[in-house]
Amino acid sequence: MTVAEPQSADFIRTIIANDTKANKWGGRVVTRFPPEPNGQLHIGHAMSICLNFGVAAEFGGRCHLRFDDTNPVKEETRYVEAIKTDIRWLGWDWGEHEYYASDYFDALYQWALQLIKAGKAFIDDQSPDQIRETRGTLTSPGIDSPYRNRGIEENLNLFDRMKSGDFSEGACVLRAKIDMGSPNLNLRDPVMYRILHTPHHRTGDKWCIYPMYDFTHGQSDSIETVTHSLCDTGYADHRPLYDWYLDELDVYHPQQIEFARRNLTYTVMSKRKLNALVEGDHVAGWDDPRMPTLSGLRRRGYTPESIREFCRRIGVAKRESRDDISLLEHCLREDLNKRAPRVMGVLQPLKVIIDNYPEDRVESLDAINNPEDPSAGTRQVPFSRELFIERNDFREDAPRKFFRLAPGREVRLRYAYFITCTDVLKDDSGNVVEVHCIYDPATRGGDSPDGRKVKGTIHWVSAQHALDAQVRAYEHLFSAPDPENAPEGQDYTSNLNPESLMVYESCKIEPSVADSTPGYRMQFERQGYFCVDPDSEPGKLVFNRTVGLRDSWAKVQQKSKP
RNA sequence: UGGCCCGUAGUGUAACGGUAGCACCCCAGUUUUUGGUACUGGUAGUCCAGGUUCAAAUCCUGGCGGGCCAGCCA
Repeated sequence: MTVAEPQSADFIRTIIANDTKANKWGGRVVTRFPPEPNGQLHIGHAMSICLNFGVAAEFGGRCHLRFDDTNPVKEETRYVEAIKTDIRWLGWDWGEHEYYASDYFDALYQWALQLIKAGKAFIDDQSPDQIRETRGTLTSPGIDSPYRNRGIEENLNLFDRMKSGDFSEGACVLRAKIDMGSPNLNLRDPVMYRILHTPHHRTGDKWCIYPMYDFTHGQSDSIETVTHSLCDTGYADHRPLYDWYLDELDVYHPQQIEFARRNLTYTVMSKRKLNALVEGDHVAGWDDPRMPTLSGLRRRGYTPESIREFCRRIGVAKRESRDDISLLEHCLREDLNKRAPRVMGVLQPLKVIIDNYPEDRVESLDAINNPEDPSAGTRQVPFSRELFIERNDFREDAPRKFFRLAPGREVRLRYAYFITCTDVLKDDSGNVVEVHCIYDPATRGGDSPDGRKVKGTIHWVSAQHALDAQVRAYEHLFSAPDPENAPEGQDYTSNLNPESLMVYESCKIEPSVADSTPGYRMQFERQGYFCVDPDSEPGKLVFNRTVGLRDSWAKVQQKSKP
């Protein structure tokens, strides 16, 4: 366990604290995170990961990473690797405790035999359709299978032949003998084993029968002497079955506790829908920076610390909820504000010429790397006669509350000089293409000796020293807080935000970041936090906008519009 | 219509049966060489109806509302 941040007591931590105090498990706390390797982890999983690993760390216990790999037709090794990468990146360490449900196939098989011998399980020859039809409905009981009372020897023999590959898929299954009349569907003689002539990513072709989730999970917890088996509320109805298997088998019996799954505004979370976004080319892949996957968030520039803090703040509860993505973004900015070095970068360049500045002069100016962290030091930024500023930092028709550059207005160039706009050049269609200014040599560094104040400070980049770059700016993937809430007859894809990706070419960045490598995070002053994308190459920089700075000017403009 | 779980500001989350608090969002202001950060203040809440009690967000009953469950998926 590498990360143990303080956490207020939620209902699960309260239960564990009480158990520990009562010495219920001999003081032990063992949890587990049990992903199925059939897809990538997302922000919803992060909450479960932080809960399981966090609780273990706080109580001096341990958390196992266990792959729930009982369905070879859906699982792949590449997902095992991706999941391990994501959990490590988040900051958690399972040490030696990396397990696979498939490692327990032999034990599970023996347990199945035990239940058959006890007359608690039988081979059912009914077809999948027949089983479904005789299961009953939510309001009516099911009916017993005609094979329910087969003799133990016959069941043993049939199960052995299932294992030997004598039957085709779907020909028969092993079912637990519980109660077809139970109001809990999970107890209506649930399937324990099915035939699957598919090689498994770890056991190869050793098996052609595979245990179902319910017959696997509890026993796996038992083998690992898990104390608290935390899962989402979708499994609450399975708890009686979890308990039934463990009781009938008379083995070590962990406690299953359910917590509510979470949703996030402006995104979707299910593996199915995430996969559909990838397959439908709505995003570039599982790690598209707009995706809520951990790989997507990582590429976007999110820090693992911010995600952990987010999970800490949303807490744990039993009611399903939708967390505001603004809280996640807040946690991100809070973290990056303290750590990200500042740099000047212009997304939409507008040329500025300082007419009274010598043509061949270049100055090197001091710039603070991070005002929140003096130890980050300073750097030198080149200044010259021709600069680029942000296009929206200049307006010909500046309203009174506009503090930036405009004809006749004076502003401060960050860490450089006060400049005053004297002239504007336009193209044939009337677009401003060049702004002329004069500077005040006495304001070098950004302070005026006469105490004169300017309302605005803008960022800039020396034209001859600027690095060209591409910047990818992202907005929420969906334009509705709950994408599921779609117009009649349409689905969540109708809520996809057409402007979720905005690509800026020919951006101008100060030279200090020339050698930064993929993953490097920084703040472009006054704009937001950015990171170098893996697509970046020397001489052809590509940045992702991780998240913008809060922008109160945008709010002012927004209010004066409608 | 069966079973299980759950209802506290807009959102999320606290409160031995005893002053409904915190965070995000939003609004106003102070500071500021980032219209950032920081700081100050503000708006806003116990689903409804009964009952128990000196006292109910908390306990009981009944409504209402939401979620999950009818894979040989997990």
